[in-house]
Amino acid sequence: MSSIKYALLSLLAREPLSGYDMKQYMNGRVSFFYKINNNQLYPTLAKLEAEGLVQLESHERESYRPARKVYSITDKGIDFLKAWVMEAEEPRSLDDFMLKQYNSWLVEPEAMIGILREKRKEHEERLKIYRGKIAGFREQQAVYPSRDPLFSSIAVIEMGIRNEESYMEWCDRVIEALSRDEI
Amino acid sequence: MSSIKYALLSLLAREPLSGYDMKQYMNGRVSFFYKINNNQLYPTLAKLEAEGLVQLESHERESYRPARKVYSITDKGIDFLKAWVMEAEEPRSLDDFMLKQYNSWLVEPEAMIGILREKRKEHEERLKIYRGKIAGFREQQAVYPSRDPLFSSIAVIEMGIRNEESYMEWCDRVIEALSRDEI
DNA sequence: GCTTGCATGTAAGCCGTTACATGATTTT
DNA sequence: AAAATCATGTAACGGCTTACATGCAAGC
Repeated sequence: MSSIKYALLSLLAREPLSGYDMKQYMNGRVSFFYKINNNQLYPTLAKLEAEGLVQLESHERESYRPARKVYSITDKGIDFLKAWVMEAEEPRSLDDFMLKQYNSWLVEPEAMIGILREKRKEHEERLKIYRGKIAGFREQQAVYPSRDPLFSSIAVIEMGIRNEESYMEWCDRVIEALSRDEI
Repeated sequence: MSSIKYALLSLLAREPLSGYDMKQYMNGRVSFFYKINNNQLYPTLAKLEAEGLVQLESHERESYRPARKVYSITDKGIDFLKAWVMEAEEPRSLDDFMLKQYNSWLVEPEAMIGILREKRKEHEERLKIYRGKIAGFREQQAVYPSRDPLFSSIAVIEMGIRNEESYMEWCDRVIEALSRDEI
């Protein structure tokens, strides 16, 4: 159920890479969605190959180094990735959703627009809940001093509100770009 | 190293609760920071009790039901939680950081302001990196069609930008509230 | 009569993290 | 002389998820 296999496929959908390359991408400072370690990486790659989702493209030894194994994604792998991107099942985290979005280019724009409209709706709902919560606090008391637990509660909910708002704005922006068919 | 113990302490810092209560809070729809399951919950509570960070406040059996065990936080527990909130070590995720913020009311406002200024700076840095990345793409080509991998890359980075911006705004807002000493 | 809620807990298994292992070259 | 880089992989451990277990009462 882990998303790591999808992360690897997402990279390979763009260009053939070795395990080492993928690790560099994923653990680079400009945070990719998931960090990976060797123990996840190499067994997962082997599994993906066994399932026919990726294939070994070259296996060349540069003098002294261990042979560099470059993988590419197969057609089956592309289909598998596409199906995951489009499936209705709730992604578990923002990173999970964004990893799917990273593959939006694989999918028909109309389908993507549908997914994004759904998402937008969800975040609108949550925004309402958060706004309601703060309003409830404010009804009891206009302001809370910084050593009151409710100070912290309000601060945290306000972060939630900002997140939901920017998420919605982003959905609008991408829906619009998909409608124009360019970003 | 998990944050679950801190999540439990965060709840108990506000009011005494049973394990069952905490689970309701944490798994409720208005997402708390972490979801929890019984296998994490009960052993962790037992550990916290053994470490003297929480104590059993009541243990009453309501007729047929298993005895409801209500815990409260100890002074040692408060100190432990406070130390965690203030420690410099990088929180691993937004949820982790927000869980700390949920306990900001325990900490001296001046200390909190320092932490938030640091955070703001970090996010400013990342914002610059993201903006630079998009500018780099745009230099090569003004717009990308929706079936181009770079369409998705740009979309994802734009989400990053929005997130960093709202994070920074939020820091400013809370720093200001702490300076006024009310929210 | 079946499901849901209250309330505690345990067992098995998967997933992820940290550390270890190899080994030559290049950089400090 | 020591550390970092390239490049693959394995071992051990800990955390988290899913499922199971108990048991009564109230609602459908």
